[in-house]
This record gives sequence, structure tokens and C-alpha cells, in this order.
Amino acid sequence: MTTPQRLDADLGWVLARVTRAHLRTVQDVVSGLPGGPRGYQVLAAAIDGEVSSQLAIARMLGVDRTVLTYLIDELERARLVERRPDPADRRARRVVLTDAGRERLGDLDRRLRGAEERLLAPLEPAERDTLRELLRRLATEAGPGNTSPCAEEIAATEGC
Amino acid sequence: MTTPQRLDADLGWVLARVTRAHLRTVQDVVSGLPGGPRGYQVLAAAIDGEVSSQLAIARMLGVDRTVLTYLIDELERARLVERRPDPADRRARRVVLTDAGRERLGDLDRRLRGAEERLLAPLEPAERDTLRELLRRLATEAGPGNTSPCAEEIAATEGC
DNA sequence: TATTGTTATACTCTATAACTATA
DNA sequence: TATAGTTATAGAGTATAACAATA
Repeated sequence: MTTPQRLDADLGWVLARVTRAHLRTVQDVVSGLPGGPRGYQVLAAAIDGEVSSQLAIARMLGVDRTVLTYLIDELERARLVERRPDPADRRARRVVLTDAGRERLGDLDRRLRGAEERLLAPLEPAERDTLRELLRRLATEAGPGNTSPCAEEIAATEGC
Repeated sequence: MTTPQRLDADLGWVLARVTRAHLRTVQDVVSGLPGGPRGYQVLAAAIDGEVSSQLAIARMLGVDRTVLTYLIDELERARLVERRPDPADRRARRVVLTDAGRERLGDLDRRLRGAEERLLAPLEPAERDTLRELLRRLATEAGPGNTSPCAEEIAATEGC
């Protein structure tokens, strides 16, 4: 047995290993995309227009809003998104995907799901679905990934 | 619906959210322990003596061996581990837990498993077991967490 | 008075490279 | 010639604080 019982019972260890393996697997898919995997997540968050302010996207991604400034700068330079003034709140910017951004996101979606299936190859098809569903429920119900707590009212409106 | 379909279908997003939530949950348990969650993982890897060289521990944890130097320095200062010469290879050091280290590990194990159950609270008991098992299999079968590929021969002997 | 976005800065984590000692 | 461990250093990623514009 190459893996001691104690260590593989640790969620922190298995999560770190799987996250690293995931990162390696999707690396070539997101290479060239500003921000890598995170750049994809910004596009995916903004595509529907429901989560479009930089702050809302930051909360969805579990990072500080200052991270989004640089990241969206790069995505804008790559002509994948545009910052537009929010008519309802002139402090906020709406992050809107360009046509190229929508195309790129579709391509990324397809290739990322493929790469992920390769990562999940050790599991049976039904097990892969189960794992995805359990992780999804945890991710959406276990609260924000941010260090600063996200109030319930904000959570309801901002997607935390 | 607060979470767009596309984003919560992304394994990278759910893994990042769950990992962050896990980190927040165990924070108070590992506060004061050198290296935090990673310090625990070193103790857990070294306890049985099968994975005792710094290099083997580094591979098990998916980090570069240089990370282990500082981390084990701290654990040694805290009297939780000792570096002992490996009689079979005088280049290598065997990382051995002290009595205090074994006690601390036992305490950490108990409290971490409790904290993790709180994290998994949104899931049914059977679902928690399923998630742990699927993640464990992925973590042990999906290859090393390290960026530098771990050769098969090494994997067999070093627990990659 | 609070919030969105920006900028500058500092901190943490990690890897790379060069070195010593062993194999 | 290759490997285990150490040290110094650099890079990526992130947060904190201060600021301007707006609510």
C-alpha cells in the first residue's frame, strides 16, 4: 500500500491532489487565455448577464475584487469582454462578452469538459456524475469561497 | 437560480470553492501548527515510517522538496518531529515523529475529521462517505500532484 | 456614510538554480 | 553521473489600504 490510511482520509490532502491533477489536465486547454482557468471562470460567470459586475464576479469566484481589475484588463485587451457602464448604477461596470468571447467560451466549455472526463477516467461514468453532483452541491451550499463572509442578502442577489 | 449552469459544471470552480471552504473550516484546528494544514499532512505522511524521507514526503504532498526544508525546520523547532540519519542512505534524512508529535497528530486527526464533517453537513451521511471515497480514489489514482512528472518506478516505491 | 472600481504595495506560497554531501 | 538536502532568489497569486466616483 503506497498511501497511508491516515493521509488519504484527509479531505485537505485529497482536495489538493485532485485540484493539482485538474490543473495539469486543463493546462493546455486554457494556455493562451488571460488568467488561465480563472479567465474561463470569468467568461462563464458573465455570459448570462446575471452576474456581470466585477464585484459579483469576484464573489462568485471567491477572490478579492482587486484581482478582477487586472484580469478583466487582460480579457478586454484580448477582445473577449468589454466593460460597459451600468445604467442602473454608475459606479459599477457590466462585464459583457464580445462575439469572440462567446465563441471562445463555447470552445473552452467543450474542451474543458473533455479534459475533465479524462481526469475522471479512473471512475465509472455513473461515479463521475455522482462526484460532480456532490461537489457542485457542496460548492453552492457551503458558502462563499471568500475569506470575508458574504452576507445572506448579498448571497441571494449576487450569487454567493 | 443564483449559480449559472455553465460555471457550476466546471470542476475547477467547484474544486476551488470546496477547497476554500475546507481551508476556512479547518483553520482554527491547525492554527498554531507550523505550516497549518500542510504541517498536519507531513505528520500524517511520516507517522508510519513508510514515507519518511523529505523527498518522499514532498512527492506525497505534491510539492517541491525545497518546501519541505523550511516546513520540517519549523516542525522540528516545535519538537513535533526529528531528523535522523538514514542508515541505508547517508544523503537522506528520516523524518520521525516525537512522542509529542504523535500526540499532536492524534488530536489533529480527531478534530480535523470533526471539522470536515461540519463542512460536509449539506450532504447526507451516505453521500459524505461516497464523496470521500471517490475523491480518495481520484487522488491516489490520478497521478502525482507535482508538476514534475513522477516516473512509474518512483511511484511504486515512493508512494506517488 | 457606504459601495464600486482602481492603484500601489506587501505578503504568502511555490518553484528554479546553485551548492554540498553522498550514492 | 545522479540523487538528497540546503540555501538564496524570483515569480505568481492574493490580500490590504488608500483613493476617486457614485449611491
